[in-house]
Amino acid sequence: MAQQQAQQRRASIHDVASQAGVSAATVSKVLSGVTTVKPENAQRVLDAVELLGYRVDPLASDMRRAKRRIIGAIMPEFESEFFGQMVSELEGLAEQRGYTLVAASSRESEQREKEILARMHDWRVAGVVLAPVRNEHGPAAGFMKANGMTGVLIDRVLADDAFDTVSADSAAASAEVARALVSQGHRHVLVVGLGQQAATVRARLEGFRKTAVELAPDIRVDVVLCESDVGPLRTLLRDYFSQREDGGDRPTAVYSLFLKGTLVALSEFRRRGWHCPNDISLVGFDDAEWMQVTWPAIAAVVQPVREIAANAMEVLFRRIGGERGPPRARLEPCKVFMRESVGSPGSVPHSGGGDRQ
Amino acid sequence: MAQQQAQQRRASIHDVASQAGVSAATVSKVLSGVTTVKPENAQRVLDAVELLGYRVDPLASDMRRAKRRIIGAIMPEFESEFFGQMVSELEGLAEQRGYTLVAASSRESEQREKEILARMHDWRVAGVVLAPVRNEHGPAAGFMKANGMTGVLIDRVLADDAFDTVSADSAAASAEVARALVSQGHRHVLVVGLGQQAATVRARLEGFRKTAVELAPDIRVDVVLCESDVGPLRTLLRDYFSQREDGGDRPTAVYSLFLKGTLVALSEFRRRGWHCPNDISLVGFDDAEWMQVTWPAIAAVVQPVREIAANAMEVLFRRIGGERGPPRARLEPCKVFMRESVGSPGSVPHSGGGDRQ
DNA sequence: CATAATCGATAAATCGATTTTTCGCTGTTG
DNA sequence: CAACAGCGAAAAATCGATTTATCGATTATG
Repeated sequence: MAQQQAQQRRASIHDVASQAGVSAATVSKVLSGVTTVKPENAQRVLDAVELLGYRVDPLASDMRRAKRRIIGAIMPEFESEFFGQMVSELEGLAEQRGYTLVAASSRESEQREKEILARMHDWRVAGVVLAPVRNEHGPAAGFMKANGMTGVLIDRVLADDAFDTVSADSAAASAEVARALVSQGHRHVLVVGLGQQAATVRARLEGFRKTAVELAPDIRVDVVLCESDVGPLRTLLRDYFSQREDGGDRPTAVYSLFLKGTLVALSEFRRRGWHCPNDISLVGFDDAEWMQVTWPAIAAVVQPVREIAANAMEVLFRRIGGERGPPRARLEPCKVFMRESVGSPGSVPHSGGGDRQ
Repeated sequence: MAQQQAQQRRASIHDVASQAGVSAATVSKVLSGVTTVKPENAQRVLDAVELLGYRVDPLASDMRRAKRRIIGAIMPEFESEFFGQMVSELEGLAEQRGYTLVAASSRESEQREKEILARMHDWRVAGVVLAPVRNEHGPAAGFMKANGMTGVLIDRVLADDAFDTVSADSAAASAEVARALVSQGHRHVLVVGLGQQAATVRARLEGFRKTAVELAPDIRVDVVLCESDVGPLRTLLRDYFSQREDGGDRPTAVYSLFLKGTLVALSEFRRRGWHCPNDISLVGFDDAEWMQVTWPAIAAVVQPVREIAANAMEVLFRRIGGERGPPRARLEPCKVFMRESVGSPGSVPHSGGGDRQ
């Protein structure tokens, strides 16, 4: 059994060496499986390791390499299911390869994103998985490029000329949402998005619009974008619906392009006493566990978190291994779950106010 | 401006030294603010630092200290809002003190929890914030103690004889829930919990029961506990209600002691076509953003994440600083939000089936 | 004027590993 | 029997910083 004295300095490779009566170099060789060690000595080393409870100090061990066996992960936030799952997946994948994942939250700030990246560069991480706050053209990606860092961009990206990218195929998913809404009879849809994430939002929006117009040329697609923060969205949405209060001119369905938007939309529906799907239909990009248990269950686009994580790590480690070649942009297919929050617009007349108590 | 060659080896302290025409020791002194350096040389060093874009390698810098400026955080999962916020808070607090937070998910496994802890010990972290899977008596806490690690236990803990603990005051919050339910007229309540987390669940359960019985001696409190995993809970809950189907013998309110339980309860209500609060009332321990926007909004106990994180870090750094003394157990007060999912039992008769479409 | 004290800076030791170089010994071959 | 190849292990260099010990030059003091 390993017997260690609590609170004391841990055994180093030299302690093992003197315990076994050999040199530190020999210990290192035994532990790394070099065969040029006499079996007798190897056994003595292993015994000493066992006796002292010795374990390699991974950071000291990394000192001589150019890059350390650490992968940095930078996410815009930790609070959502999506990024929580992402970090969890990435952690497991890094671990499988003998690397440690160090995750940090940029808290939706490009400034902080870059600072964290600089710190990770100081740490000499072998690679970085960056989920940028805005898109692939932000200062963080520029920093990575300028400093020759190895990395992969995920989520709010489409393609980049310097780094591999992996993200959900938002355009295809949005097209599927369009098909579903149109086939249910919707001809006036409000799309809610975040302007900040230019490229992805455009992909989702255009993916939706293109298919919608194809299937129903007379369809009307309104768009409400809040520029930088989610805060103003509440007001924007309120105003949007207020302007259409009297006339029967309001949309029969809302497609939110991001999770917070779905929450804000639901909140606005509550305020107005509207029920889904009788008064209005709702689909959100990004799924959450609770969407299955509410009444109505909320229709949502499920992003393939595992696949994105797996592919990001795969491509990242290929680059770490020295693979050359132009960056590749990978899109992973989403699943669309049309739950109860979506119905046919004509089936039940819009109700004015709810029966809240 | 810092000009760096992409892809190249980063400038070390020796590069700065030779650039400035001094020794590495002098550079180190200038950067750490030692005053025994001639102003002229100090300036040359600073110029060289600027020119080469030099930044200290934190890991190399930590080599000579007994402990590294790293704080480990081990959470049971990353997917929930609660632990996501927790990690985010802890990260910020560590950063403020010049430390780096390395977070890992034990994925609700005590085995994994201990492995991660061992790895963090290898890393020679200065301290650990451990949110144990089960409770304060698990193998992980034992490992920390046996190895003389510095740490603080949070969340699913009450008190420990070896480590400081910080957690939500579940008992007080549960008492408040009891007060609210009793005052609304509820006299038969089902409490749903996870047996695994012995002490905390008992605190929540007893906190509820004690106050409930005080205020309404005739109250009936049923308890459904699933032992280890959340999976069986669905079945347990289904059976519980099935057995009380015909007789009017079923509870008028459910108090779930943990988030997943709240989701399962909602799911079971859906299945039966019950609406909150008309058919049954619901309160959950642990809040989530979506609970405010659903219809009905779900009543919940909000845990003071910021306070728990702040206190945990505070007490941890005091220990890192060498503070002695017996471990202290700290409880942070919760807030209880009685939202629409709670009503009076008599107000509307229980409906048999729902009007789902 | 000789010695001591002071200041500033460098050399060297240290942290804990890995890897390259060196070295001593054994066994083989000319 | 001498020279050499081969093997196993130790010594030393290395990674990038910090800290202690040392050293040289200047200034102060007896």
